[in-house]
Amino acid sequence: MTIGELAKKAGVNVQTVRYYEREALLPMAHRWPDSGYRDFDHDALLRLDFIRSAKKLGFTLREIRELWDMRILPGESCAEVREMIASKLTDLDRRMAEMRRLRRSLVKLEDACGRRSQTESCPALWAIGK
Amino acid sequence: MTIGELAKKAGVNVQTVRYYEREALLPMAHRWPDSGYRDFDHDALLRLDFIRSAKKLGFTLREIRELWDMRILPGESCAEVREMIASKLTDLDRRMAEMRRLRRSLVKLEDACGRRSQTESCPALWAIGK
DNA sequence: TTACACCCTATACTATAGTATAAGGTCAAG
DNA sequence: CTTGACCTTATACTATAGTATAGGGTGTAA
Repeated sequence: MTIGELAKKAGVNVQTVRYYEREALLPMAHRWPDSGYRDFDHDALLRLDFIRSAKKLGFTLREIRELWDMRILPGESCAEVREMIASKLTDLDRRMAEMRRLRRSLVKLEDACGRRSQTESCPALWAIGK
Repeated sequence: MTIGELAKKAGVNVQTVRYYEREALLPMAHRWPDSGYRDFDHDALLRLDFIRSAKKLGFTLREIRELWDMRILPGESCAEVREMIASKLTDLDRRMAEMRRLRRSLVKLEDACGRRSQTESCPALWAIGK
């Protein structure tokens, strides 16, 4: 498979494939001896799918690389993986709590706007600077 | 007030103050004629507080600049401000829903790890690549 | 007077996740 | 044999929100 075919199948940009290879998210691709063109097999596609799935799960590229490195180690990698998942969960809960707080503040601001008098300028803006 | 004094009071870096001025989040500061040193008044501190508050509310620097520009316009800016708040709220709700989905997936992964047999390698990792 | 803390500008660098471009080589169809 | 689509590398650029550094000037205290 050429890089263009792979990229099309995986739904990413060719530059992105090269970028992933540079960043060690994909192994160095085999090359055709004459042209120097990269040659990919089905595994590369699976790996790109893995990357996409993990990205959807909120992992950064660095974390995805680490996850994969664990994956290719034998059995007891599970503990580390669970640790990473747990830390992602903690992180997520923190961010969600922050967002709920933020949401309440924004609703309050919106509300302040609704109750403003004709003469005063936007109360939300003044409320922000508190 | 020198830039260092202002930065200290506002709890930011001096470079950050210069950066904000460059990015028009702060007005161009007055200068001492001889030294060329910036000279800030209390308003600058209020403005930095405004920036910090708005940042906490999830606004980007660009949005904060826009909010401020609305603020210095007369009365009817309220509609635009409310629009910005509403769009932030929509955005927030979308992100929160996404996070809840993500959370469910992560818990499922964690769970898969808990139920693995001694012989197989980490099931969470294989589950990611689906 | 000299030391030191502070100020100035301009430029480069950080992280993240790519995208775009220049300059050149390859391959297949017509 | 030429055209066009594709490939190669290296480098630069995008956005966001700053931080760091080089090279120089200023202000104050002992």
